[in-house]
Amino acid sequence: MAEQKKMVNDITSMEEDFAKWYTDIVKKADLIDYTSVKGCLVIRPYAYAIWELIQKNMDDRFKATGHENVYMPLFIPESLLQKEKDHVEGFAPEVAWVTHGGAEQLQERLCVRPTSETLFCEHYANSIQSHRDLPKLYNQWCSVVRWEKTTRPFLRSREFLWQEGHTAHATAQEAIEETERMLGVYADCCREAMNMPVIKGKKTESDKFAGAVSTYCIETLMHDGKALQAGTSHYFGDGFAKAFGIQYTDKDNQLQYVHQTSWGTTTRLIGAIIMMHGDNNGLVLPPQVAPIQVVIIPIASHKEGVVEKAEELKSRLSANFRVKIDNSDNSAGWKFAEYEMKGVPLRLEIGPKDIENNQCVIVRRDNREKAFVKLDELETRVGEILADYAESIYNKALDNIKNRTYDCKTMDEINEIFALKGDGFIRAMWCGSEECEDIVKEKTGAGSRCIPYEQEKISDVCVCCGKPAEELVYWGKAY
RNA sequence: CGGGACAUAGCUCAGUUUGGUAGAGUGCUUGGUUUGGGACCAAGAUGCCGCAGGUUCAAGUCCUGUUGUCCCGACCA
Repeated sequence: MAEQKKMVNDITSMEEDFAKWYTDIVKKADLIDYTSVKGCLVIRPYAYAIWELIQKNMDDRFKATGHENVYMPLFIPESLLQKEKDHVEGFAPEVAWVTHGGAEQLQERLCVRPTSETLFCEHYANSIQSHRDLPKLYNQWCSVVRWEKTTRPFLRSREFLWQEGHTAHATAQEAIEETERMLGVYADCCREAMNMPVIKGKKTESDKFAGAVSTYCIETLMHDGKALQAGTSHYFGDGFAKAFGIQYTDKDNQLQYVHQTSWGTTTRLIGAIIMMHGDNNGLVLPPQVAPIQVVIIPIASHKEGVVEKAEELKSRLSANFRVKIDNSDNSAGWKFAEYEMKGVPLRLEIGPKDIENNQCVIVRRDNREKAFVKLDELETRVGEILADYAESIYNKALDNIKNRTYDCKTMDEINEIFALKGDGFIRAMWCGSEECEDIVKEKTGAGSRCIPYEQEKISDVCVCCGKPAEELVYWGKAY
């Protein structure tokens, strides 16, 4: 029977309709459920387990760079939010307000935090006096609320889980170094833990965080050629310090303002992993953040010794890997499809024939390559295959980005690329004017994503106005 | 927030045109046979037809409102 039976649970083909494929997969791989609150999701155990692994990996990196975790309140008094003008203007349109406590109307309404800069600032103002109190290197894991107009699972929801780092430093230079250091930490984490290639760069003036002097970001490209911001790191200068009166006395007994940073990543990373690595059979998870790294499927488990052997292999592998054994009475074929949908990196099949030959079958999720592995070498081989798998999915994602990155000198070229090859990153020179950014966005649909660290002069003039241009910019349609 | 589509069993959907006892497939439960790519037989359970009003002898079906989901724009991690 050549034609596989079409099941109702089959996911949409990603080539045909990527958006549909994405919404299918987040439901069918058991990641989320919808709730009656618009744009707020149930993050189911499997997806939450992925998040915990991302969290752990990042948190270790934050600790290694000297940061401490703290927790600030969920509510921000309106007066506090309004202290920094740019900040409040940027966030006001999307904050949720609490107006009542019990039956009583509040004298001052409380904002549900969209981000916690203001609370950290208040705390700094109270707790920083001397240069000996600096730097303050804090991080907080929490959820924030932004009342978005349209929502999409993981990529844009009204409440989302994130991490926000907030630091205060004695000098601008130290703060700038911190901003860049944390951007690097994000990029490393993306590469090493999520096998996700990213472009490091700086946002243009119009795209900066509300209240920031400069905003840095890691941008990446999804399978369908749309760009996604995977993390940001902001340098605030002393703007917030002046608005909140955060001052310290330096070694010369002079009063100085602190220089601040903040940086954040969110559960959007789960969306990025899905859209970057996934395929027509479902999720493909990076080993470091896969809740199950190896799933053991016993074949013909009613036969003598099979279950016992499978359990034995599980206990051997559990020393180094996250392993699940599926002893349910679903058919083997059903299990294969199920764990492929969930993106489990390796499937280990063990049946009577294998036991006879002292071997097992290991199948990789990414390319379905099958390997017969001697049981004596099991732990070593699993480690090797996982390492190779991680590198493969990274390279595959990198190839996709490279293949979808185009150098353009005119807007006509941009439109031609989009028409002929579909969406992707456009590299083009920019004169620095906001007007040109707007025109490019309007005429091509591509917004400025970032001014990359790795600059290259591909032309002398701006892609839009034709005036002299110094900066290379990545442009793209974004999620 | 503007334009469009949709909401019926756990899931995918039919039924709405023309109002008249709530349907199918799949999944689930039980028993048996199976198990190396989504198995088979038999029996069984499962519904505020998104929510609130209205029209009607009678509403899943018609009308109004509302909430949620998806797509396209504007806003955004």
